Amino acid sequence: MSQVTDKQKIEARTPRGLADREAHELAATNRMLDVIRSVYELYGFEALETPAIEYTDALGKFLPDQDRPNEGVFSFQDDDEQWVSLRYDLTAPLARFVAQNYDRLPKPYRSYRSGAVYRNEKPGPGRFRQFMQFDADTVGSASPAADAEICMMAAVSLERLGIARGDYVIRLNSRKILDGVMQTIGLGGEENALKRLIVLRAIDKLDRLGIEGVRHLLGEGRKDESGDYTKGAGLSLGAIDTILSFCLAGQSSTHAASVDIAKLLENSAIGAEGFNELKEIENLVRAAGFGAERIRIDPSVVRGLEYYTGPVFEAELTFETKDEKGHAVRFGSIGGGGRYDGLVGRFRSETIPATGFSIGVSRLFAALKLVGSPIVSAQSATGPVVVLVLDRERLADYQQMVAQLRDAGVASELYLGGAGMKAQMKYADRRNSPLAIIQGSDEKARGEVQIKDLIAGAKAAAAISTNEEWKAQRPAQFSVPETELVARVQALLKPQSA
RNA sequence: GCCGCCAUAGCUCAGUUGGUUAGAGCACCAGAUUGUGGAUCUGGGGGUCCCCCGUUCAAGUCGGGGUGGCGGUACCA
Repeated sequence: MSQVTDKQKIEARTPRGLADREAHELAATNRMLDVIRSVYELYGFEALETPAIEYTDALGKFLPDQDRPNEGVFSFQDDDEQWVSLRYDLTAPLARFVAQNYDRLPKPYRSYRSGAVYRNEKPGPGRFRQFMQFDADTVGSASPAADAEICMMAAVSLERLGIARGDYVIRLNSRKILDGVMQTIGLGGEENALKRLIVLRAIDKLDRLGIEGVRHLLGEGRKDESGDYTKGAGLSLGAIDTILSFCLAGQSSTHAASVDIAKLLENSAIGAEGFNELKEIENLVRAAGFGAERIRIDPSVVRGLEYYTGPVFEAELTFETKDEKGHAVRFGSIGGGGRYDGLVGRFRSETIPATGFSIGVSRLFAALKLVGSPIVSAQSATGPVVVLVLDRERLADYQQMVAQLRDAGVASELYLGGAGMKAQMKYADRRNSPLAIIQGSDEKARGEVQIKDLIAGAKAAAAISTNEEWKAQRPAQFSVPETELVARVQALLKPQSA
C-alpha cells in the first residue's frame, strides 16, 4: 500500500520559467524598490496598484481564438465565458484604469506602480515567465517636458541605486523620426507596413548582430550559425546605407549627429516634427543639468513596436563585464519606455496623450549585484535569537523568556523542533541567529541563563582544531542572572543593528 | 516555431566491446561528546539510471519515438 502511494507521489517542482525567491533576495529587492519609490515620489508621482488579471480585450491585440488561446499571454475564460488574461505589462492596465476613472482623476495623472507581469514565452537565462516591472507614467500631458522628466527620473533612480554616472545612459529616439527616414527611402504608405516592421526589427538588433548583420537583414536576408534563415527587407543598397548611416549618427559626436539627422529628415514633415520634439526634450534635460553622458539622442533606439507614437527611451548599462568564460559582455537594456498617445484612447472617444517608463526589476537587480551596489549586496539578514529547549517539561519557562525578549523588541523564537541540543545549535547556526539562549537544570538551579554569541563563537572556532579544546573553551559563551537576560541580549545586539 | 547538444543520488559527475547487488566527492542525518555550531573519524538514509517501445539469454550502455533541460535563432505588446 505505502509502496504504491510512494510511486504516485508527485514531483515537487516549479513550472518552467518561474522561480521562488527566498528571504535574502526578497529583502534586497525590497531595499531596491524603496529607493526607486522614493525617487518617484520626490518627482511627484503617486502610488497605484491594479490587479494581475484584466479582461483580455483591455490588454490589447492578443485576443485569444480557438487555435491559439494562449499565444504569448496567459488567458482563460471566466465562468461568464469572458476571456481574461494575466497582464503582460503594467502600461495597458494603467491605460484601462485612467480611462475608467478619467473624470475624477487630476489631469495630468502621474502614477507609479510595481508588480509581477506574465509572458507565455520560451524562458531563458534571465528571462522568466513571471517577472517584476516598476513603471512610472504621466497621462494627460502632450508636453515634451513630461517625456524629459521621465528620462531624468530614470537617470536619477539608477544613480541612487549605485550605478555610477558613465556606467549607464538613457538613449532617446522617436518613432516619428524612424517613420520619417522610412518615408525618405520610399517606404511610406500602407503597402509598405510589413517592410517597415522588418526594418525596425533589423535596427533593433544592431548591438547584437553588428553593422554587417543588420545590413544583411535590410537586404536579402541572414543565415545564422544554427542554420536558420531570416528573410530580409529586400532594400536597395542606397536605402540600406541611408538607414545605417542614420542609425550610427548617434554614436559620433552629438553636434555633427544632429546636423546629419536634420538634413536627412528635411523632406519629411513627420520626421522633422519628431526631431524637433527630441531637440526640445534635449534642451529641457540639459537645462536641468543632465549632460549627454546621462541622456542623449540615439537614432538606433527602436523599443516596442506596437503602441509607441513619439519619443522612445531606453536605459542601458554601458559598463562591460566578463561572463564565466571570460568573454566581455555588456549588460544592455534594463528599462525603457516612451510616448503612447493612442493607448488610453482605445477606451474613450478622445485621444489622451501619455508617456511612461518601465524598469525591468530582476534585470536591474542582477546588474546591481554585478556592480556591487550596497543596496543589494548588504550582509545576509540576521535571524532571530533562538531560545533552546533543554528540559521539555519546562517549555513554559522558555516560552516566557521568548515573550520577554519580544516585548523588548528583540526578534526571537522558541526552538519548536524535537531534536537534541546539538541539532538545536545547528538550527540556530543555519537561521543566522546572532545569539542562542541556553538554560538547563544547572543554570536554572543557580538562577542563571547562558548566552552564546554565535557570531563571535564562529570566529573563535576558526583558531581551534581539536574537539577537546573546543569543548573546554566554549567560546563566546557566558552566564548571566536570569533577571538580566533581556538587558544583556539588547546590549549584545546593539552594535549589529546600528 | 526552427537548428544543435545533453539527460545516472539533493548537487557535480564516473560507470570498460551490452554481463552479478549502479558508484565517488560534496550535501544531508546520526554517533564518538548525559548539555554545545566548526574541524576530524565512524556509520546511515537517499536511485523510475528522464519516459515508452524495440533488439538481445541479458540494456544505465544499442535502435526508434516522446518528454524535459541547455545553447543559438525567430517572435517579444
